[in-house]
Amino acid sequence: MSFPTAASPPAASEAGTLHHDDGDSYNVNDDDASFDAIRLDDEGFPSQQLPIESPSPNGSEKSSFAADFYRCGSDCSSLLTPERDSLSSGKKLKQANLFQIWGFKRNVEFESPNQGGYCDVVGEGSVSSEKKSVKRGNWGSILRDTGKVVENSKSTGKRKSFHGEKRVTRSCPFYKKMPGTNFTVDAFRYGCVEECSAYFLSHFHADHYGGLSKKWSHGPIYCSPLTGRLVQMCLYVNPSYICPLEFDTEYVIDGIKVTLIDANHCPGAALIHFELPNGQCYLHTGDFRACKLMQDYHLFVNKRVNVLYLDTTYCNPKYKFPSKDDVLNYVVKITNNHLKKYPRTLVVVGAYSIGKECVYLAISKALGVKIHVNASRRRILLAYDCPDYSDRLCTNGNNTLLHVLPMSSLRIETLKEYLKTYKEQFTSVLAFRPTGWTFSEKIGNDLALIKPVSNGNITTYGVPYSEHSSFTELRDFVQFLRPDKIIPTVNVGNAANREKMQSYFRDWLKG
DNA sequence: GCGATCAGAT
DNA sequence: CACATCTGATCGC
Repeated sequence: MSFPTAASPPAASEAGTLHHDDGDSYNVNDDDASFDAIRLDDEGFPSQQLPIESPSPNGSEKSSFAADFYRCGSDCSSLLTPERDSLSSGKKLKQANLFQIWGFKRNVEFESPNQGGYCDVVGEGSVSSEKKSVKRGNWGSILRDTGKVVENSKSTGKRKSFHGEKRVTRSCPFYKKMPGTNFTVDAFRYGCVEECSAYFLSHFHADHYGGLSKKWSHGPIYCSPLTGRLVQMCLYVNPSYICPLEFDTEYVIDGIKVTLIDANHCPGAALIHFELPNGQCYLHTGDFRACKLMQDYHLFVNKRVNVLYLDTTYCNPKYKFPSKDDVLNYVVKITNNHLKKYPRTLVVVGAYSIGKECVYLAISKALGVKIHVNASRRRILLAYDCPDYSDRLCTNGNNTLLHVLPMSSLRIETLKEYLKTYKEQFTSVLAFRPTGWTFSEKIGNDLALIKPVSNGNITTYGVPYSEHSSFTELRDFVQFLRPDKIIPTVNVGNAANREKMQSYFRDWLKG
């Protein structure tokens, strides 16, 4: 394999240029990039004649940005005119299909009829949003219950029949392909994406890295150094595919200038800024929480972002939540009050894999206590390579009142069982469940309205510690950037949502 | 048998 | 509600 390796860091030695030497199993002809054929017009959809899948029967549907753009239902490569497509395929070198080489029969011919556009129907052969169906993350047991497992005998319903169809490899949605480049972002679940010479990973969450495993062989993976370490140690991806890019550093990859910027999401998460040779700039936010600080970033100040690929998780005015700092102060305050009242309290913070560490870090700092985590979470936190975490960890749960547990362990019954294992020292539990949003529109910014759930000596607080932008943060960010067009990447699974989001965008950018 | 991926649950 | 994951089932190698 001849991809840049982690052992030979990119850029410096080659005057800021990364090369993919054509290896024997992965050849890309730079001069014939198929994504390159796509030009977005000023409404944001590909400007060439599109094969419209199902034109409005009576023609009455209003032609709007959203309607036209999403109706195209096509990924970039499928938008090529047949002439050009066949012309180019005569010259270009394709990656050999390793499955075929090994005598297996997985073939792109079996791909879904949906060509990677947005799709309204969730189900067979459809592409819904980012958030559906990703591989099981089984790297370690940080998410496994540590206490007695509460029985849940309710079996999940039987699997829907596939009507005898072959299992299908979905094709990569257009909004994961960067036009004019051979790059994709967070597109690992689609096997080998045709023409893709570089696969970017915005951050280490399962719904974005889905498809990555030790068998990955489709091309180099560009990501932040931390994300790269996690990909290697948790998913066992061959390190020769992992190409770490430092934050705030411009790299030239296949002739495109690429810069990663801190996304204010989980550790290692990046905004990805692309600058094409023609001067066009794209910003892919991955998942992010917009903040004022980002508005000082030199790239955003000095260069207009033409296309913004936007994390629209909370793109609705009903999503209001406090700043991270407000939530952290609140959590510390509740903890202090609770400990005053019940000195023998075990404080538990729920967590998934990566992200929301600040909640327990804040308690640890404020109270001067260590953080107990199990071995696999410890391994992850040590990979952050940050003394803030490593110096505070504590293996023995008896030695600190602050424990981190998998989110699934925060049920009252599970916590009761957990408390029993520490009954010599603790007599009650105070648990925090950091969630994206508080579920109640009424709470909004007002933390004082949060009501704990209590049962005997167990008390649980759901706190709105969000690592996605609120509606107003999103609006402020967009109004600051003033991109020519915005392509939402979340909640795109239904047309009404998309239409609604586009109308917010229009509203924000008018005048 | 095992890894990948689905629907549904949490 | 949403997030981000877990669970059990099933498929295909």
